[in-house]
Amino acid sequence: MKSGGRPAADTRQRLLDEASKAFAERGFRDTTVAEICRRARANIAAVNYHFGSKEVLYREAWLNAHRRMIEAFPPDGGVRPDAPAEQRLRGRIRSMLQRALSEDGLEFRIMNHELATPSGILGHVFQDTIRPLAEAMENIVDELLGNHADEHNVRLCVLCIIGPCMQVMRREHLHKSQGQPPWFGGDQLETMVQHFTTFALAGIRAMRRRSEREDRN
Amino acid sequence: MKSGGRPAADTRQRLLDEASKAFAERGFRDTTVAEICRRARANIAAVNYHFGSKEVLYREAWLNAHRRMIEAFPPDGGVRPDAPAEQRLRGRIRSMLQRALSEDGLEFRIMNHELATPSGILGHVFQDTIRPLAEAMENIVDELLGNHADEHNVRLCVLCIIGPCMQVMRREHLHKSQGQPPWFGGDQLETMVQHFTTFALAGIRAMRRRSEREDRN
DNA sequence: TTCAATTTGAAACGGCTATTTCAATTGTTC
DNA sequence: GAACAATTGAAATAGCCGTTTCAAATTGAA
Repeated sequence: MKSGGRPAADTRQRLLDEASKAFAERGFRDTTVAEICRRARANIAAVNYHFGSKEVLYREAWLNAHRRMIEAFPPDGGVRPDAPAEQRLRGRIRSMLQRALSEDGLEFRIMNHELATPSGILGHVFQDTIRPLAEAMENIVDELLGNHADEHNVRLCVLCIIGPCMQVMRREHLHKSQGQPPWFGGDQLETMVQHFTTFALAGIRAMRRRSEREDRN
Repeated sequence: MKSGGRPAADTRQRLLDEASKAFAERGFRDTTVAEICRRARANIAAVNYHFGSKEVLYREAWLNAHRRMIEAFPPDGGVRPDAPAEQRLRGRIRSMLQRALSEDGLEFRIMNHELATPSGILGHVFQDTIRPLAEAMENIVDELLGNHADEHNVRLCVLCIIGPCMQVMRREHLHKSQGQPPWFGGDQLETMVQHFTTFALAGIRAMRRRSEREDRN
């Protein structure tokens, strides 16, 4: 018998895992507590017993997925901080794509829902976890632009780097939720990393040339 | 008195407009019929009387927003079909940004929700309205790549062009739904068009050079 | 004015869902 | 093994929401 008694860490973890998947597929509101419990083979009351509310479970599920992804794919992509900026950019792009495409990309897919339909529940959590990553990217771009670009320019370049990665993730999410085979297999990861990095570096260099040309006038 | 009698085209249109706004803010499921009716100063039964169901209203609301945007900002950005590919790309980017940022960007914001949480309701509508726009973009990129790039290459480049535009829209959406001032004012449209176009063209040229270099080997 | 069709208003219905309640069960401790 | 706390199971509760119903109001035509 697996029911009853003390070892509830088991049930709790199953709830977390199944909640992550369900929230990634359907978002916060479209996911029912009943379905999570059914998939985790737990009773309907388990969520409120172990987490207190659906909202807390939502937060914990995202943190769980996020921490797991960060651990499996460090944000710097394994590139050391003293490497050239080009290499660090490539590492960051690889890390993003890995986290977005690996197995189920739970972290990114939950974030995708949250950005489209802000429940407000993850606002503070994002502030603590996502913001630093965005700032690291801004620093790399700032360096590649020659450390004298204005804030808007840097932000627009970062948009041009992150945007495509997010778009790929959304494409995958759409295909999955329609039962179609994935658009890009995991074996094409390096192709995509190479493409996005080349594309981004060329764009940034063009922007740098343009601003330097303007500075001379 | 504005109530009762024939001139229901009035109520119907008010429902459409308010539904577009509400669906853009909160998506299909998080928007209640009651709220739409309240904002449109109509009775709770008005939606089912005029449209039959919430789903039909959803479809009609998006088509309404889409048609309005296409009319106000033609997809080619006012650039003629015989213009150089660079100009046509700039036109398409401008059109996307205009539609994403203008007044409330209803069309894009509804689409954003639908991509994150596919209700399936708009699937066929997207097939008819969005697909042709994506294909037009692919043709331009194919031309810029020298008409001999493989399909994957073209698609990845298109991702690198559309991705940033979508990302800007999502940023705006997030800021609006949090009551914050917009990230980029409408007066900075041309700055963004210029930035994204320069970035994209540089990226595409880099990809073209790379594939030509590979062809020689 | 009268009549029929259209539109609106108010209330009720039925289904779904998060949460609560409480008894039953299991593991731990003494 | 007895007492206690932790956990689970099943049912009930309370609230929300899309839809339906039907009477009342309004309009245009006869």
